[in-house]
Amino acid sequence: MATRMLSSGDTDRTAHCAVLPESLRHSAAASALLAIGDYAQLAKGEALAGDPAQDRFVYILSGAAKLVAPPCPSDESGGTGQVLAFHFPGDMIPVLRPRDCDFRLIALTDCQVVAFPTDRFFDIAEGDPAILRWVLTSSLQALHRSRHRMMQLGHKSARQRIADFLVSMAERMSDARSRTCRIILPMSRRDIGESLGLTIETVSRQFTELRDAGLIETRGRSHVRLLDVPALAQVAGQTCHLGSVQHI
Amino acid sequence: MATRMLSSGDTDRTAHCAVLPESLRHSAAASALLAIGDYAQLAKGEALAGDPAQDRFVYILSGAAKLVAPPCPSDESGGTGQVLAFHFPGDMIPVLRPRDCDFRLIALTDCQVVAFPTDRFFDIAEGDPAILRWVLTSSLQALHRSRHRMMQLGHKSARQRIADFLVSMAERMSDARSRTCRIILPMSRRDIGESLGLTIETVSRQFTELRDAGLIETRGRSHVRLLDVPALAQVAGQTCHLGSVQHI
DNA sequence: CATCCTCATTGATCCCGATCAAAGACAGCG
DNA sequence: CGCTGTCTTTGATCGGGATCAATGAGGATG
Repeated sequence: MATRMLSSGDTDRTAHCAVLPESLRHSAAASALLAIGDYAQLAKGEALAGDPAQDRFVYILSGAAKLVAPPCPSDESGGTGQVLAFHFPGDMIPVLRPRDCDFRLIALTDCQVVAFPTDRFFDIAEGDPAILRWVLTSSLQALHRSRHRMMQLGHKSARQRIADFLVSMAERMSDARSRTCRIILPMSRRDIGESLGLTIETVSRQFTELRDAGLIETRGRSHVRLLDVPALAQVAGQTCHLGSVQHI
Repeated sequence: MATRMLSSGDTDRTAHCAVLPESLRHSAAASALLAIGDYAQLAKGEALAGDPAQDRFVYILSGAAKLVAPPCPSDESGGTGQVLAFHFPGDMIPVLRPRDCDFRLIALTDCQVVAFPTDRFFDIAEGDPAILRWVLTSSLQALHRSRHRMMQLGHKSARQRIADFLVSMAERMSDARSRTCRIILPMSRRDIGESLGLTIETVSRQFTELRDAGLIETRGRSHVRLLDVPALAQVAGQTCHLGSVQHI
């Protein structure tokens, strides 16, 4: 669980080239940003070291990661704590300093990230409103996803949560908008459970039941084929129970 | 549930004066912003009309409001749907256009709000980085609260959720950091339940049990006196708050 | 004041998902 | 290959909170 940081002067061009969306990469401010980023390569399971001195933005270049809240001291189920969000390449993630709130970013697969201290980021980004706007938009998207997740945790059944999880993963990972699609889950059942407020046993049972219902197929631990995305979305959205159609 | 909008040309000075934090109010951009805001007075229970044409930022001048997600079509328990957040004066709330996501802002008490179309807001705010920065900070705060709430909904008991709710309301509404404090809840038991993923019965039972435990006193429907804030925080699970200094 | 209506409290019962327990599946490695 | 540890699946039981049902408490209005 050690953390390896590459210096700002790292010359990995492939990383540098993908730091910002294409449209934002050609300004003086963008160049300045690329210079202050801390580039890091995280191995699967590694946590990004939270900088106690300051809040940061972390940009994901490649791989996948989870943002986790620390488990309560009492709880020792072996997990890493509540998973607040999963993140993929292109995501810009606000990570507060540990003092204010100890959320950690943990790699689900080997991945490359860039961390920007928010203060210096702002100082530079102020020279390029397009970048500020982009960051704000990213944050609003994150807020939107967070609220959507809250809605689920609030009053959705296990079945609904799993169905919605699968659909939203499909939306983020495969660009196909077809009726069926194949996804490879980079996270464990435990991660899924901790992000949805369910136990691994319940997650597993729901996968089984969705398979029995003909909505998904699974191969190995992480390959899932969604056989009927609209139907899954339906399950995620409405039905408060499974088969029974009671309250019209 | 109608909505009354005041024109941009409205001359209510008290409203204008409080639109932005003192420190941001003295720039050309700030003046321009004040001019494009749509000022509205909402009566208790009224919803802010979502503008189908564009996303907006809504700033609360006075009163209190809740941000709600629409209830699932099937569910008809009489509620307004999942409460995503409560908001108070000084909060800047991103509200997406109904087409993308039908979240509505509903007044808990009579309240005054100002709505800014995000596009025009950005165009103007780009001239004043301090304002952009302030909006971004607000959004990050909202994201942080949303994640904190998610953590609760994820795996906290009814007791813990209610205790945390009371403590966080105390933090936001009373500036006292004393052991005891008095708060007046502008929201109903139903609102509380819908924001915490609990039923009104459970909320009521938890209030009763906290009263029996000597942690709170209640008078009428909305007056609550917290008799031992630290103890309540303890009950809540003492996760992300100040006291604990663990990892170095 | 009496009436109406919404909101809040209390009680009884039920069910979904947590918990406890054990047996597979899969990967890494000698 | 067999061994080992982790992850996943399946089964059995239990409990917290939802649900159903009824009563009580405010708050408005005439």
